[in-house]
Amino acid sequence: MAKRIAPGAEPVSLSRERVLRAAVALADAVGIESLTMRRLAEVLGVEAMSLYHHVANKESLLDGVVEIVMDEVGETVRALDLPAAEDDWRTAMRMTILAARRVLLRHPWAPQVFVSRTATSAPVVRYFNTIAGTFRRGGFDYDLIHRALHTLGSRALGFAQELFEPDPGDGRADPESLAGLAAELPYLVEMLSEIAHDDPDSTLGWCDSQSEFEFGLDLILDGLEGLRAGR
Amino acid sequence: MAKRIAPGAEPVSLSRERVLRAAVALADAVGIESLTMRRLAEVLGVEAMSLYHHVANKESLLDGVVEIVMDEVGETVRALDLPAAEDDWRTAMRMTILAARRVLLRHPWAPQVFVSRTATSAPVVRYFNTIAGTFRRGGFDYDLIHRALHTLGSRALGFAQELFEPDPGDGRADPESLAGLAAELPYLVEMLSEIAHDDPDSTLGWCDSQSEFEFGLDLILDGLEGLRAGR
DNA sequence: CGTCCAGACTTACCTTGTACGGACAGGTCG
DNA sequence: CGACCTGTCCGTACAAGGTAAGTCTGGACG
Repeated sequence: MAKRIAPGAEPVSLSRERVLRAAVALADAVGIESLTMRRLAEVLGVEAMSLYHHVANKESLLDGVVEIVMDEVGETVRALDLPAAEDDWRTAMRMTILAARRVLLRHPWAPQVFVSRTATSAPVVRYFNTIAGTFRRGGFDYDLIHRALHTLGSRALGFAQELFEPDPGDGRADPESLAGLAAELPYLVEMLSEIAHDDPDSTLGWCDSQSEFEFGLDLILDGLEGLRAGR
Repeated sequence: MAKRIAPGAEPVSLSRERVLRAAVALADAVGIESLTMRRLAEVLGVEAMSLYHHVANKESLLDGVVEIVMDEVGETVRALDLPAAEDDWRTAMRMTILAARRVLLRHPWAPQVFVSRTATSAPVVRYFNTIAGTFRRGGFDYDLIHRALHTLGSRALGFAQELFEPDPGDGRADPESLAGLAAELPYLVEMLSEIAHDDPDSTLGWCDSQSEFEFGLDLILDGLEGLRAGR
């Protein structure tokens, strides 16, 4: 709004950024569910209400947190040495998305926050523009790009929602009903026993999410390339 | 629903179910964020603390809500007239997943709750067993089934996470920075000008329209079939 | 030097989850 | 029949968290 003092920095946005960065750091440290206005203020050596001069409310603080993370993604992607999409869109896309994933792995709470937000902030939009551009320069028409973005969904940002996590070895599930259930679940039981035995060095855990992620990503990218090339 | 008079009936589990069903109904009516213990108790004509005799706490209430929804999914799927997976796994899978989606469309808050939970309750596991069985009888080995489940992710349950809503019509973003941004976003701008979409009532959550969902689902199923058949 | 105001502080309110203890009803046992 | 459980419910209360409202203050600007 108003031009501040000499050098081009406005304390408002500067301070907003400090707040947001502190929020990211705090979430990294104590988990997103412990990211509270009071605690964040404390970290900043300030009272809770002071934060409201820089963010409208907690919702928009979380929006801002997304922005910070996505800025980090943007920087990381920009630092990549990508092949020209015109030559090899698939590799460019793959590297971009896996780079995004690397950033998100540093902020394990991020997916949860991302899916809870509907706001489309500038860094998010910029990222998707990059993705769309890679498709475009790779020879996709916009209709297919649109569908491709939908198909990728959260995978475009480097994460896939795990809905079914078998809680390995928490020993907490009551064995009785579980045993009763097992008879009902022949396929899952068999799958688990086979995955456990079969070539254990093809995956790191019984569920290596990185390789699973890449598998799904590659399957989708292959499918899209097939459609682009006209089947 | 059947009224038990004999000593065999446990009022606990009966009442637990009533609580959970009321919770689902309340979430349907007022939205998940307004599903509060007090309000739920009020609906049931009871005090908030009474609910704690049937659910341990709010977390496990939400777990229970997931169970109810998944039971509904299970029933819906069971009512389908599916082709034998041995003959046509793809159609069987497609119909199953789209049936699950139909249920979720009746509970638009469900995806949000699903992704917030890690607990794997019986109805969820049962559903995934059904999915796995369809793959298995369709000729997949378990390693591929495992990967397939990961690739489908939330899509197996009938929803896709949409992180980026290209509809700028919400009027929320300040037009100044957005206009400045547009120059930065040539691909998205061009895509939006070419694509007109949104038919609001096939939308689950953000931008997950029916046709987009089916596109992504089919792309994945086709890819999986290719892998099953050995490329 | 006085005015103004961004930005921090103080207080306080309201909502929400839930711990605690007592009330009460129905069934069991002596 | 009365004492005694025991499972269910209520009333009260508290802590945590978001945030509304008003106050105070130091520095920039006229």
